[in-house]
Amino acid sequence: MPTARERVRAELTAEIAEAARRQLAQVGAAALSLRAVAREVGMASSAVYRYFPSRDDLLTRLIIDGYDALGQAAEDADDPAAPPEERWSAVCGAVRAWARAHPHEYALLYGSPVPGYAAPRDTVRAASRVGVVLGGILGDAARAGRLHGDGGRVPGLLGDAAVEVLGRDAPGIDDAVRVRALLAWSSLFGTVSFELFGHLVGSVEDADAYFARAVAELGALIGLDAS
Amino acid sequence: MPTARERVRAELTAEIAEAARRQLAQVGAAALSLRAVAREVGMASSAVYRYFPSRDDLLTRLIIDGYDALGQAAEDADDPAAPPEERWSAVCGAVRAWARAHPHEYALLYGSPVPGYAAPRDTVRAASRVGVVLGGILGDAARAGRLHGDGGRVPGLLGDAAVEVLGRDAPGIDDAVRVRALLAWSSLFGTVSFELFGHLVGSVEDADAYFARAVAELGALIGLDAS
DNA sequence: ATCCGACGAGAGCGGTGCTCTCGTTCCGGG
DNA sequence: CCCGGAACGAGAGCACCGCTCTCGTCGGAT
Repeated sequence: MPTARERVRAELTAEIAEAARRQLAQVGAAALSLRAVAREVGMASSAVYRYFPSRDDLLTRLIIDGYDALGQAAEDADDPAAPPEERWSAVCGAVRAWARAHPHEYALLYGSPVPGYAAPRDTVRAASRVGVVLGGILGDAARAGRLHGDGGRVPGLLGDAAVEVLGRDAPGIDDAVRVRALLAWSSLFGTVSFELFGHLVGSVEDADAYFARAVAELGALIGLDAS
Repeated sequence: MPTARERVRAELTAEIAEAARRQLAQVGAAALSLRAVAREVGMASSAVYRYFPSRDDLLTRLIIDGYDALGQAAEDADDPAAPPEERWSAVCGAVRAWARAHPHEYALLYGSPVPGYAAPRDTVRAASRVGVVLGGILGDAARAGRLHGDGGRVPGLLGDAAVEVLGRDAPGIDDAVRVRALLAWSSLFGTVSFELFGHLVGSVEDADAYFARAVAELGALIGLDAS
């Protein structure tokens, strides 16, 4: 039973965040100005501080929302009925498409950390959503016996988060597979970042074809050969 | 024959750049203040504009210097007499070590682009230095017949820059190898960025061991099996 | 009805990038 | 030699920024 005051406060908070997201999409995180956001919503700049204690907190909200939107895109692109290698490439394609559609948000998520190397703990849960999708694909593939690659214990290399996200309840997934999955994940974001940040300008002519090949190679790296 | 005026100008320009680099290493690119740099070198802020037309130009200088330093580190780590897979892992390790030693500079190079998506053309030549090292390793490996992987034409996928940098004068290197090399390069920087930007916190316990495995997997991806 | 807390607005502080002006200083050509 | 123009450094100033403080106001719970 939220009181009327709490409800209007939540609405205003969301409105501020949405205006900030619009400005982020236009000018980027570095140029995001709290005063400009306040102007857009028709408030005094000082009034915004009633809802977000600082500019960094506003950015944190945008980061969490961004992770959620990207995770949602990945989940929507994943069809559990499809073969594993198709699910892998579909999720990769969705991540790349989302990044290209929201370059500034992607840069905020995976580019240089803005607020002085202090990633709030709230963000990590939202950030792992894409990893959960990937873990589900790996788990299903392992259960279906379509995951290549030999096992091998790698004690002390991975942390609890990786085990939990990447195939927690998946028999047939061992540490070696998790390491390769983590590597494929990093590589996917390295490839998307390189394309988005302009490091492939001049080197890659057909970005779509290059990305398709990259996804295929990375899929093979995990063990998802196109059988 | 540089005149005395030109010489003192070059010295002052270098001094400003060095002070900026010091500040960059401390507070990061986002918080790099031209006025603070001016204070450090004992000048009025307006005087700095005689040497750098804008803050972005100062950052561009730092970017080029950073690419050069990273390229130098990669070149120093490459021993042409060593086996290809050792050269590959040595260069990867040097890149990671440089990134960990200069996190803010690395973020400036490979993080979110700061000056509104406009990468000056001067930076691309400096940026390709690491790629040249990698291309040399691949070329030598191909000439020695130690490069696995089948060929395959991939017309229209790669651009001239990739062909030039990645094994221009190397017989035995075809487009398929170049694509895999480009992918391995992107993946290497994705891995380093994930580690540096905190995306592996909680997922990877032993960062050194994880990176070693990643390098080995990526080496195999290129075709540099540890024979 | 009253009181207290949430709220919005405004002024203000120190900082920023950048521009303009003004006096000085140095270097090269007559 | 000297003198004019170009390079230079400093200062003031503009618009904007994040953030804080204060001060009326208004609404909801007691």
